[in-house]
Amino acid sequence: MQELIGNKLKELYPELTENLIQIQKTRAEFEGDMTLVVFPLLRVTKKNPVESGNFIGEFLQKEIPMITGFNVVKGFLNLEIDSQYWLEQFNSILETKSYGQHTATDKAYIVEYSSPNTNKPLHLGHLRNNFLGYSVAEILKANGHEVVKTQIINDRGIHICKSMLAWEKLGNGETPNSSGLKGDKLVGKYYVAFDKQYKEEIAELLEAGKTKEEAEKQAPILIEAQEMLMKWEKNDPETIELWKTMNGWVYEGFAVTYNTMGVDFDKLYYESDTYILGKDIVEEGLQKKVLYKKEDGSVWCDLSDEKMDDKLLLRGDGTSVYMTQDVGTAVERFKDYPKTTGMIYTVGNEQDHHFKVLFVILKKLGYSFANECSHLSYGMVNLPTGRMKSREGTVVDADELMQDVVDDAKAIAEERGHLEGMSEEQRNSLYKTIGMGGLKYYLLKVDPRKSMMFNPEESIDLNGNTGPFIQYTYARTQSILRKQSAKGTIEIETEVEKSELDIIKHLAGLPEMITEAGKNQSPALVSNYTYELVKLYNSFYQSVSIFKEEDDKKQNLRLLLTQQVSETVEFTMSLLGISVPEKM
RNA sequence: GGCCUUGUAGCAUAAUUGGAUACUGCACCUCGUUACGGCCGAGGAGAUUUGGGGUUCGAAUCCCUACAGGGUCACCA
Repeated sequence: MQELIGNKLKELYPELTENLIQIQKTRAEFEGDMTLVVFPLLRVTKKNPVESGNFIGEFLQKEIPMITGFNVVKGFLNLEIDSQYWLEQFNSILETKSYGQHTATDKAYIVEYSSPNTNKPLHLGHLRNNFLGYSVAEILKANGHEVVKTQIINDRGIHICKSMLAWEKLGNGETPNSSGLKGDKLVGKYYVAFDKQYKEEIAELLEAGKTKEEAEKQAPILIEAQEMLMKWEKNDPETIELWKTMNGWVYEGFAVTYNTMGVDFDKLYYESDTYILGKDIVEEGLQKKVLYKKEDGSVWCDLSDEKMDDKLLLRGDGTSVYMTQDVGTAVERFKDYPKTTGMIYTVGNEQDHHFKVLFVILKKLGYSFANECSHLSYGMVNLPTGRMKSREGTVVDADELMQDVVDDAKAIAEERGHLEGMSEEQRNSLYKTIGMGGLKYYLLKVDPRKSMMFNPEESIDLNGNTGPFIQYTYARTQSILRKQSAKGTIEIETEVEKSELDIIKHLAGLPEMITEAGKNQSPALVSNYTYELVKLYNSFYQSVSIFKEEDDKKQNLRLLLTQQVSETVEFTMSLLGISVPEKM
């Protein structure tokens, strides 16, 4: 339709360019379906806005039979489109298999998310990260792109050595089995224990007259941890053994958490494998004179053209830094997946600078894929008490939070749910569906780029713009369809109510929404769309009766609408990683 | 301090990327009152979009400035 209008306009004004033709959905408070913004056209119409609008409106109404009327408000031409057109649209939607799913493209993306350190359990921030990354991957798939979900596990370095050392000193051989503690929690416990002793030692040194800086560097336990890292790098068998054991515990714990979260990965990269990567590339960069070496032997990238400070890529002693690995890993990934056209890093906005630099360096080194790499930079999750800080114990643990929302869902479902005839197992799975649905929706409905507020006291709302509200509407559509299923398509002559047309119009916008969500990498667009759809459906549900309707055609239209809404909700919610229940 | 970023009713948020009278939810007020599954629907009130200036036919959106948050400025990861 938009295209048709555009083409007709070009017939009328051959000198028009595409970007001057702005067509959008008419706002609810005005009459009409589509709106042409006439301001940009004034140069070619040579009339004032209202005259132009009327002139073009008359022209379009004459040329396009589906346009039944128009009105002009200021510089906006609102076109009214025949309900028959919408019914035809609806029929073609009904006939489209997996409506909303775009046809395959030749693009392939690597989406990285999660990428935790292995020295402590996952927390609320990881939840936003994982839900976001998973959802963006699903949205890209819906756009017809191939996607590889990946993460890099930060399994080596001083942080894990701290946990290892504390466990050696204080652990008395404690294991997940002996203590009943989840593996990642156990390792996290010793990370905290390390920090506690470290602080005590600093305090002692301060008392002994050292400066703060000296104390922080000279604390014996820290020096021991650094020695342990050296041993690790030299492949000391005992250290490696302990490292493998403790990381193993963590992975067992993470597996449980990821399972509850409902996220997965196609390929894992471990920092212990990749931290050496990149050195060769740096060598090449030196030869190509993209990088330079200082007198002390350290290697740098000159970023003065980009107005940034130069970036270190190799230390004077030849060891690598974080950036070196990231360059190496990026190149490695494109080798592992040659079809890849782009890579998306789901990482918090505290690393904005890092990724800006990474992409520039990749480009300077001559990797053209750098242009297709992007940082999906999401805002921090704040608590009413402020920022989460592990040292202050204000971190919201992922497992605990998820358990809490599932418990809440249980309490509410037991009170008001339709649980008759469900087995214990089905009930538990339902509580999980509702609780996790609420949590995911809560974290995904906000624009990823913005930092957000999370109030654990309130936990998850059930009314308004929430996951359970949408799930409830889905369950209701299923209940209706169980009673009577819809048949075939509709006859174009069927009389339609406004509330029915509103749903059809919104359904017609699904493919465009999918495109936008893909371009913007924004699950928030998907959740807003779904919420809007569900609201329209509830309003329709309230204003007309389905089973009391005597006219078969009308009844079938309502059943078909119910069916299509049901399918669409299931589809868009799946893009958010949220499942929907048959009953609740 | 330099650079980056954010600021929208009491709270939480949206705005088709420069378009109309700034969307929506929670909380608050009024109406419908157990139905096709009420975790519902209809309506009301609440905003100088942080303040000030500018560009534009048109600004929450772009520019300048002030104020207030956040992030980042390691041969750490």
